Amino acid sequence: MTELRRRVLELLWASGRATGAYELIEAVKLRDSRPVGPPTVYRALEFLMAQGLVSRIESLNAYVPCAHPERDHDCLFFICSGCRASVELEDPRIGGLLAEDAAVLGFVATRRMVEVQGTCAQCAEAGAA
Amino acid sequence: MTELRRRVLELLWASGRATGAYELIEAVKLRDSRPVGPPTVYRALEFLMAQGLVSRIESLNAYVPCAHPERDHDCLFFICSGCRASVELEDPRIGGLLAEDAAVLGFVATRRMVEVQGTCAQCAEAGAA
DNA sequence: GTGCGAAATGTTATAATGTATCTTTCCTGT
DNA sequence: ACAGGAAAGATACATTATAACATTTCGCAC
Repeated sequence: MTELRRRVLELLWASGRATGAYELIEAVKLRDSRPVGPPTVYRALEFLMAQGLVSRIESLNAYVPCAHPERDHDCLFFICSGCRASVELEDPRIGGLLAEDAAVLGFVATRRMVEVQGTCAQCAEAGAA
Repeated sequence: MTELRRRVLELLWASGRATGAYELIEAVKLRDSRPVGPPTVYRALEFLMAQGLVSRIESLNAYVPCAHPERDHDCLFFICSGCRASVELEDPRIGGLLAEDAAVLGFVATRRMVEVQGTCAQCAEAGAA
């Protein structure tokens, strides 16, 4: 874990929502008052994802810190279209069903992505979304 | 359903695998021997997705024809990293669990995306992947 | 300390994917 | 024929991601 990688992870935690790579680039530039190229941040993200500290939200081209990096997790995300907040849930039953379906197909799974888009409780209460 | 939309759908069926928008653009150009801009194909894809005839594979930035356009389906995909083929499955149990989890969170779901990457039976048998 | 090698980062350019905007075409109802 | 509207064409541009190569940093053997 290096300075830069920690910085990117902190920014993700601080953001509180799914954050695009170019937003992170701007944020790092701002915080360190120096130019930062895309590869720099993309490499940091790649590392953090390999460590299980960050996940990519495919449907948003964005990144979120993982809730439970210590455990192997299911990458099950509920993403609010209103505030772009993402809630990560663990539901081993889903992984179980997917494994079962994969087995039926003779399919060897290496990565699972489950993303549910919609409106979170706060935004639903607030009205629009 | 117009000429162009039908053409894009045919190309997707013919391809037999997840196909990128720019591949489709090239294919339409080739088949019709005329220039075709990105918006043209993207609009056709947007229409086909709205009709439930095509789904987007978020993790590949690619598109596949839907196996069961007639029924409301779960968008559950198994995608082979080897041959980029995608198998669409219906498993109502997964939708059920996701609905259950969403309810616990007070989350109103509008769209579900379930994508499993890995190696299909043929590619596993063939060796590499 | 010095030099070496590996890993990380910096720098530049470019690829790949997707949209905004305006114009044109073509069908349809009157 | 003519007006209205949906679809498609055309151009430019925005966003996201990677390739290729140079430089820095830092541990480590000597």
